[in-house]
Amino acid sequence: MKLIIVESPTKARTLTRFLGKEYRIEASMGHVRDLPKSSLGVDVEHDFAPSYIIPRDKTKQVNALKDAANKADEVILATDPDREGEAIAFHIAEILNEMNDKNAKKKKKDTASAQGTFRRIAFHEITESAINEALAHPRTLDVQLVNAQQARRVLDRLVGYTLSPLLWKKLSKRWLSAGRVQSVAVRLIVEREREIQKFEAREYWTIAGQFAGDGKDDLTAALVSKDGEKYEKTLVFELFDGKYTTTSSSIVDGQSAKLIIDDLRAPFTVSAVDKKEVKRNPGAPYTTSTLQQDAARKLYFSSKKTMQIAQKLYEEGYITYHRTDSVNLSEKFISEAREYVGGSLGAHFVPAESRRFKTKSKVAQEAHEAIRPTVVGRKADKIGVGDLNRDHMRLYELIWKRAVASQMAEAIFDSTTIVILSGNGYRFETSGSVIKFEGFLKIMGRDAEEVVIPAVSVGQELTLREAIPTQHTTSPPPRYTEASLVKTLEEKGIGRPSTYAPIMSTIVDRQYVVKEEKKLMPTELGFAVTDFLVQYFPNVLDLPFTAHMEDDLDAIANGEKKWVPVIAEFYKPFHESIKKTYDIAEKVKLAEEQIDEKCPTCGHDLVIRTGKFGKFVACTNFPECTYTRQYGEKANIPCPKCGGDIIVKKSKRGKKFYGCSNYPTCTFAAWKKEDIK
DNA sequence: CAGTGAGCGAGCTTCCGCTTGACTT
Repeated sequence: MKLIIVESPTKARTLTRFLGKEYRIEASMGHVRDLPKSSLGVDVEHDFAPSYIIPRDKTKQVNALKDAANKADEVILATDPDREGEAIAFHIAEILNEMNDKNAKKKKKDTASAQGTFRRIAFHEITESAINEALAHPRTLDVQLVNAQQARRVLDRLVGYTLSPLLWKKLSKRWLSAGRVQSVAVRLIVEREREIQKFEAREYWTIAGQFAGDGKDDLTAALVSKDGEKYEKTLVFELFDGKYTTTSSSIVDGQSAKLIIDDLRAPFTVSAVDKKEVKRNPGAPYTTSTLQQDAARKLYFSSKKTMQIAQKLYEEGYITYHRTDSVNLSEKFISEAREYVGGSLGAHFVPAESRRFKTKSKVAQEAHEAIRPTVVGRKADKIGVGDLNRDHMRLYELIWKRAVASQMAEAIFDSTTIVILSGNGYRFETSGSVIKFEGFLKIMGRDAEEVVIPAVSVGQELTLREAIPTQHTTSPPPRYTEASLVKTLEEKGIGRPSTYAPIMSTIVDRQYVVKEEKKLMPTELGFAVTDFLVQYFPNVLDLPFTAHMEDDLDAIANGEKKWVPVIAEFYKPFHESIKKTYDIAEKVKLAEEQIDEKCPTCGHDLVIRTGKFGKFVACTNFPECTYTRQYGEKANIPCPKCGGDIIVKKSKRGKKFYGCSNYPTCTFAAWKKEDIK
């Protein structure tokens, strides 16, 4: 029997279907060894030697792997074909080698039978042919790639486990955290909020002309210029994460708009009618990031919800793997999609050449395919069975449409732009577009209404019925949402598909950020921690930090650099900064929210402070007075036990509940308002 | 369901990335 080890049990099941009885497939369930949680686990004095342990929750799975390996004649490591996958394979090999050494000792054999005989295979799609091809061409473990992963792991540990304690000390809160990914995520939100705070909204005006031709059709056109000078102004702002552009105009107030309107002189002549064909191509099939963005935009799902639903769809065999940064589609799917589209809609909906998409992201690791339906012909209405509900169906529908549409013909529009000139040099423009061929929009649906404009001809004279001024104000850059933050993180190469959703939970749990109406806003704590870290560790908090790290990891993977010097080069100055910061940095005091109330025990002022579990009411006379009280929205109901206020609270798992403000003196609590009696 | 901050200085917290159940109400 030959043992094949993959990462996910779903993949194992699929492989079992393809392969004969001589193969047994087991899943590792991701990484099987890691640095210990309770200590640094990196020997900074001795070449950053990491000490790995098998985490408690992985022992069961590791024992299953050991057991299977003992019974196998051969072990084939078939984890994902990327940096993390190579490392998983390496650690499994180490664990099994140790086992074999022990077995050999026990049996007093001088050779360990399966020692070092692990074969490594990698495949990018789970098809019978791809797997057979991979099995026919096994390789050995890529130690350089493993070292690149080790460098990544060690760097993240060093950064996270030395910055966090510094925060505990300097901000007097022993539950804070910092890291290469989360701290930059918070910084993005903080920098954006500052941009919004300092943004000065300005008034500007636009003018629309309503024209009548000889027919009864009215034509509305926007005033764009006078004697070639444009009114519209594009404002460009340099933000932390790139450029932001917004619109304004040189018409700054109502008075100016009125002067322009009074100055408009007939005749108003159609000076140009430009018709052209505009083509639109379908977008690439989903990656984790784009799926989260679209599910947020169209279905109002959080990143977490999207991933939970996708996980289920994946486990039930409806979609391919949902944690991916690849936009590749298997050849099989492409040809099936073309056949499906041709058969159901007609040959003209199939492009002459099949579409291939390129992954933009430089850091993409391409271990998986894009997210797509496993069966082209299975539309969303065919999956609503068993545990699957409407949300599963809606997400599946998004995935199905996007993947199938990606292999369809382009949509063609007839676009028309009409130019109208006044007798004294004012230029109005309007444009419309009419769909000529739906192409992929047949499946995706149209996101914008067609704008049909009346037929007019060059030289035709129009009457200006009315000129309508409209007031606007310039808009600040928008706050981040989960979706737009994921988008930016992905663009900057920060974080991975498996971590986008957890990042959101972390920065909210740490109370660096609050989510209001889908918008992410920094808390006082978020501002304070970010300012502190930016002041003392500007390079770690900078966007290019991860990009530089990735370059180094690539160099390690292809043998140009060794991992220890790469880490040493970072760690030396970093460690110096840490030491220096312990010495020189002042303690950071957070602004406290005042409430107009005296302490019932000592009479000093009460304030609102932030603790591990959120805001709480505390006495300014601390530590002499240790009075605390729950902070929370009052439910306006007296406590049935003690008559105190009932307050809306959140449990550790984030669920709302009602508790007595006199806790712990009074322990009354209830889940529902109706239960308070 | 359920605690919070200081400083003493025992015994903990904290990172990112790969995977699912195992938990609770």
